[in-house]
Amino acid sequence: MKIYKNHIAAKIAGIIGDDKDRIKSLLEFPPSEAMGDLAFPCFTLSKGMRKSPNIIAGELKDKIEKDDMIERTEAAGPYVNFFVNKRHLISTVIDQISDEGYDYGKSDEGSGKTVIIEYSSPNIAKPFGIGHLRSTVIGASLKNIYEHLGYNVVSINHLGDWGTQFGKLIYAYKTWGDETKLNDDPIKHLYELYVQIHQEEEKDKELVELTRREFKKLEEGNFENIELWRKFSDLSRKEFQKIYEMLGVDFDSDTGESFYIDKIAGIERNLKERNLLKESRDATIIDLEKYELPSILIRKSDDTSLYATRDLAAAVYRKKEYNFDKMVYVVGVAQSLYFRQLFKALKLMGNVWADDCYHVSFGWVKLGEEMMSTRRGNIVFLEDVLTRTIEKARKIVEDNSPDLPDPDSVANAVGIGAVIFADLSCRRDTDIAFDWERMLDFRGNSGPYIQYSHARLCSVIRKYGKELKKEYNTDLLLLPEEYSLAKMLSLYPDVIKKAAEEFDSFYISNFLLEICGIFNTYYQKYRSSDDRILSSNNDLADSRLALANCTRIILHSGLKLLGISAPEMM
RNA sequence: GCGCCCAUAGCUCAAUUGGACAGAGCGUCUGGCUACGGACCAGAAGGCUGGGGGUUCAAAUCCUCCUGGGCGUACCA
Repeated sequence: MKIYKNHIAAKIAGIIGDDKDRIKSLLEFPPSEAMGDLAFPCFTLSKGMRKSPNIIAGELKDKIEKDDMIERTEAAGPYVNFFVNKRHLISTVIDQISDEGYDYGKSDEGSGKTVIIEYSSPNIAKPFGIGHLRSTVIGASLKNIYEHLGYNVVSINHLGDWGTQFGKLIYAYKTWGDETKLNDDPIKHLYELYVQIHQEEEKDKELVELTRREFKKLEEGNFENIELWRKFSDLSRKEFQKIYEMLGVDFDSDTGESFYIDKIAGIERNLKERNLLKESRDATIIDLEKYELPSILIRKSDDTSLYATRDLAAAVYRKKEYNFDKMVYVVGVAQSLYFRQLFKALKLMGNVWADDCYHVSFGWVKLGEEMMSTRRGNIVFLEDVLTRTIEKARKIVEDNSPDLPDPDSVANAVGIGAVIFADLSCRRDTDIAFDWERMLDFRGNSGPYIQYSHARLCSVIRKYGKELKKEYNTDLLLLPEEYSLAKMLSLYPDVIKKAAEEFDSFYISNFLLEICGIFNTYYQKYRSSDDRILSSNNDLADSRLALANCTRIILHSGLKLLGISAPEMM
C-alpha cells in the first residue's frame, strides 16, 4: 500500500505545488472499500485557495491522470478518492510475500541499534497472577517485534529479589516456616508467610520494627539471612521458570534487583558530587520540587536501600554494559509517577540518555469491580488459568479432531494462545476485565480463532497436493474478497512499525483478526467447484493457492510476533 | 487536598490520534455443510459516545464545569 501512497502523494504534490511528504501524511483510508482505497481530504487547502473543499476536490480530481497504478479517481464531497489498479496491487503483493516469506515486513531500521526491554519482573515469594502476565506477554511480544525490525534486543527480567519484603519473609520464616512445605511448593508457602506477616503486623506494630531489622541484617551481609534469601530466591526462580517455559518466554538476562546492591555506592557518590542529596526526616532524598515532582527516596531512615536506589544503579549499569539506544520498562500504570521521578533523577545525574527511557505502562486486570492485586488477595493464578484453557482445548481437540498426531502439544498451543491473545487484543493502557467464561470461549475475537484460520489455510494447501507454483497468474483473481485480502496483507509492514512505535502489540492482533474475517468470509462464500480456492480450473487454483499461502504466511508471522504458536492442524 | 487516568450497544473491547454513516466479538432472534476443517459464515435487532457549556468546515476524540469510578501522592515495588 505504501507504494501507492507515495505515488499518489507525488501526483498531488505536482499539481498543487506542495510538499510531497506533507500530502502523504494527509492521505487516509476511506471508511469503506466501496469509496476507494485511499482518500485525500481537501479541507486544509481551502483556506489558502479561498475555495470550498468540495470545489477543490472536484478540480483536483479532473487534473489527476490515470496510469497503471491508479485505476480511477472520484470526488466525493471534500475528498478525492483513489481507486488503485487492482490487478497491479494483487500481483505486487503476492509476488512480494511469496518471495520474501517470513521475512516480509522485516526492515533494517533497527540495524546497529540496541533496545533494552525490561518485563515480567515478578516478585520472589509472590504468586504469578494473571495481572502479572500482562507485563510478560507485552514485553515478550515487543521483543519479537523489535527483532523483526532488525534491532538488537536485550530482554531483562528484573526480578524483585531484594527489598523490605525479604525482611518480612525472613522473619516470618524464622517464626512459622516449614522446610518441607518450602521445598514442596515454595511460592505457595512463601506467599502464606507473606500474608501471615502482613496480618500480624497490622495487629502488632512492633513487628514492623523487627522485620525491618531482618532486612537491615540481610543488607549488611548477615550469613544466616543471606542463606535464607538465596534459598527463597533459587526456589522461586525455578517455579517461575516453569511458567516461562509454558509460555515460551525467555530472557537474555535475569539479574534481579539484588544484582545492583554493590553498585549503589557509586550512584550515591555521583548524587553527592552533584549536590542532589538531601536529608529529610532522617532519610536521604532527591528533592524534585523544582520540577513539580514529589521527592524520590534514596535511603531509608534505617539506612537501607530502596527500589529507586537500585533502579538508578540498574539503568546506569545497563547503559555501560549494553550502550542501548532505547530502554523500555514494561510496568503497570500504577507506577507512572515513579518513572517520571526516576527518569528525572537520571537526567539530573548527567545522563542525557535518560530521554531514551520509556515507561511502557499497561492497565489493570479487573476481577468483577475490583482491580486485581496481591495485596488485596483477589488474584487469579496464572497456573489455574493455563490448566483450564489447556484442558478446554484438549476437550475440543478430542471432539473435533480425534486423529491428530500430537493432541497434547496442540492443546497446549491453543490454550496458551487463548490466554496470551486475551491480553494482547486490547490496547495496553486499557484496564481489562477478567472473566472465566470469556477466557474459555475460543470463538470470535480470540487467539484460537486466528490459529484455526491458520490451520484451515494449512489444510487447504495440504489438499492442493503439490508444490506451490512459482508461476501463477494473479490476473485471474477477480473476486472482491481476493482484492480485499491482498490489500490487507499489504498493510502488514506498516502495522508492525506502528506497533513498535506505540509499543503496543494490539495493532498486530487487531490486524490478524481483520485478515481472518476477510479470509473466512471468502472461504465460506464460494463453494462451487469452480469458485472455491481449490478450483477445478487448474490455473485458478494455482493463483488462489498463491494468495492463500501469502495469507498463511502473514497469520503465522503475526502470531509469532505476538508470542503465540501456529499449529498446522488443530 | 493535589496530580494523573477512565466512562462508547445488555456484556467485553475498537474507532486511521480532529475526518465521511461510531464498528467487532459475546449474548438475543433468524438462516447456512452430500463440499476446501461449523473453533466457521450470512442476516436482524441493539447507541443523545456519563451530563452541561464551548473551540471550527468537522468532536467519541481538544478546552471548561459537573457526576460517578480508579490509581498515585517518602521510608512497599
